[in-house]
Amino acid sequence: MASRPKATILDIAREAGVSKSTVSLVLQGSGLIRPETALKVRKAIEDVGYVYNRGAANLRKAHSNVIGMVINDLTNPFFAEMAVGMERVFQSAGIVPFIANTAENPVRQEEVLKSLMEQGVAGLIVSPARGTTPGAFRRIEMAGLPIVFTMRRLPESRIPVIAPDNHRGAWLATAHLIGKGHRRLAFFGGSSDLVVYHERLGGFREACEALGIAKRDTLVVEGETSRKGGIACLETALAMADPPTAALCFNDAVAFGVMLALRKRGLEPGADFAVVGFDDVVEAQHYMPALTSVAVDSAGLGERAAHVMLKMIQSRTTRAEDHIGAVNLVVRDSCGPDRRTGMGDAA
Amino acid sequence: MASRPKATILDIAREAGVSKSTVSLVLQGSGLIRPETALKVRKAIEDVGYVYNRGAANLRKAHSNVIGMVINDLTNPFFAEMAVGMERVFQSAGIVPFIANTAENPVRQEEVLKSLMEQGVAGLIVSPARGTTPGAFRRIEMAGLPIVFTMRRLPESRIPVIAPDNHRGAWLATAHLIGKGHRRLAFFGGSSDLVVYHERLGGFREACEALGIAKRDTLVVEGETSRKGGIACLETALAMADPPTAALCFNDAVAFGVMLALRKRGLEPGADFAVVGFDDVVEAQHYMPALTSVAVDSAGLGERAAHVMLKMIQSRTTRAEDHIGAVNLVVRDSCGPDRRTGMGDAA
DNA sequence: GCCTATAAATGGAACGTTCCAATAAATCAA
DNA sequence: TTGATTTATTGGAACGTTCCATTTATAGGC
Repeated sequence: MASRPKATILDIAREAGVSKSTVSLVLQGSGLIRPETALKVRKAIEDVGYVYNRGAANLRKAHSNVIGMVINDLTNPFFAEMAVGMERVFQSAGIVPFIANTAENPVRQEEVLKSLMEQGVAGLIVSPARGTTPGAFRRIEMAGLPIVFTMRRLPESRIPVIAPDNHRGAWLATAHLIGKGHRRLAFFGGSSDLVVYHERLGGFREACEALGIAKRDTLVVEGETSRKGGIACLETALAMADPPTAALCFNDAVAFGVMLALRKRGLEPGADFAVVGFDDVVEAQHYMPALTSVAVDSAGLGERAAHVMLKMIQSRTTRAEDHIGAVNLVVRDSCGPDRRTGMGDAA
Repeated sequence: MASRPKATILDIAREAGVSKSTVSLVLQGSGLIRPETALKVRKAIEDVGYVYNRGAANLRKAHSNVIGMVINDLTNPFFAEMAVGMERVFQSAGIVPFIANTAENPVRQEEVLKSLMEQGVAGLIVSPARGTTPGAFRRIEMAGLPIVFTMRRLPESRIPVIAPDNHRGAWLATAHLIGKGHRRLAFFGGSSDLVVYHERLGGFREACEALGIAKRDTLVVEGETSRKGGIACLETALAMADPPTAALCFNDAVAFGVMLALRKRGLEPGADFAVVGFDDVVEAQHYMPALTSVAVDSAGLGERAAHVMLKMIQSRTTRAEDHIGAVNLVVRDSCGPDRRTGMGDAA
């Protein structure tokens, strides 16, 4: 069990009675080697417990089979779903995604990106941490490494983005609320340093305007994009003079928080206050009441990102089109009509 | 933007007017270099957009700063929580964890492990996929690479394990149910190819026996360790002649499924049927009703695993003690007294 | 039998680092 | 001044692969 100096292709060559070049060819599955020789070599590989040194190999041929996926919040189930989609397509292409978490910390993100690059990844799929500085990806672009953003975009960057149609999603959700008769609407959670925030808030505002809700009947409360943030948002809103009767939440986590806080006050989500989420994570349909949410097809987005990355690698380019994924509102039980106006659609 | 051939330490050396050795020394933060020289070098590094090639470096010094974390189910929030704990301790040690998902697929696991090893990781923290063959880690052990298992252990392996006290956790939960007056108990979810399953089921059985529940009043339903599995388990159980009134679930996901299925049948979890989960993921406290569950301190387990790994790496050993983490039952609202016997504790 | 064409296997240089041994420059003791 | 010591810097070999240019073995054509 003493860890002997690990075997190299030379050891295998000696063991199998061939040259190192032959071993190398076998490892690459070259057809130039006589089958019996290949067999002999493979046996030797097995016998000595050889492990391929990709670092050494990359020194020559410079094309690794790993890509890095850098995400800002591993505990958000949304990203797990997306990762699963990605993995599906990468697996069939023989490439392995390594996932690294930045926990929404730009400094950590810097470290993680550095490490990934040093490791010689073939490409990077990144959901940038909040507060990422504009120059954070300059090194990567300079190195000509393929990179795509998912979900979030940076203010003035030309890196391709794979993201859902946030504007339209928010528009749909808001229109739904208004259709239910609500006249005092809130937008809960998120913060203005995120481009996504402006997209979703923009959709909310435009829908309000287009459907005749005055700006002063509209309330925007920033907050953490978590359950905790949602709780805080609701407290703030209900403390106001003329509180809203419905809210579009920045994401499902916020929506869950809002529902929790409603319950705590003895209010019934859906009946006493309408709430709609964003992302439609799997939990949404299992909540009580089931959460109406904007479905963004996370797995599909992941697949898309993977495909774009694959294409970039193959065509050795660093450019790609943005991809804005279709969204749709899935209506469940968390948005009843406004009780006061009583003028909503039939539930 | 054309990706010029990437810079090496020789380019930097030329740029800064020093030798490659000097550059190497600067990169390693050696104190042997005159500060002004070091500064000059660092400037050159910045100017040419250099990225360190760790593969080449490892060729000589063979100690990378990355460890691989291989998990069987990325979508289980439990692992995300654990990963966060790990990251905390690794970060301060300057090592970067890369996470790879096997989606409970032994073949995928094989690929992922292979890739990680080839990449030259310093160690591996693995939660093995279901159905992992006994020999799956032979290569890794042969290579003398530090490896620890988390959560799951393999039948006849001497690889150190970091896991919660499953037996005791199940015992506590079962005793709680019995204390509430339940006399017909079920164990839901999981499958017998998992060692953890036997540990938890063992705790359940022993508690039943010790506290006077006859084996024939006991029901065991295997099933997927997911919400879906939980739903199926409940259906099966309620279809029986003399159904149970309470269930210990293999994990929280199963418990959520059971609660869902109860609701769907018009039964109220807690009041009409008691359910307790295992793991105590964050969702547990937010469910309706809040789920009573066995807390395993996932983040703490992650930290522990990371510490053990660090120690193994430093002492260049491949041996370590198992660590069985303390558990405790957190009682919430999902287990009322048995209505029929009416002999439980006061709720 | 010889020459050529094809198939199979090989040696050596190169890839980007580290580190040892060696050199060059600066400082000190006498 | 000279030799010894310390401080900075450097060249070169080594790490484990790939791949090109060769060599060697095998087969085919006449």
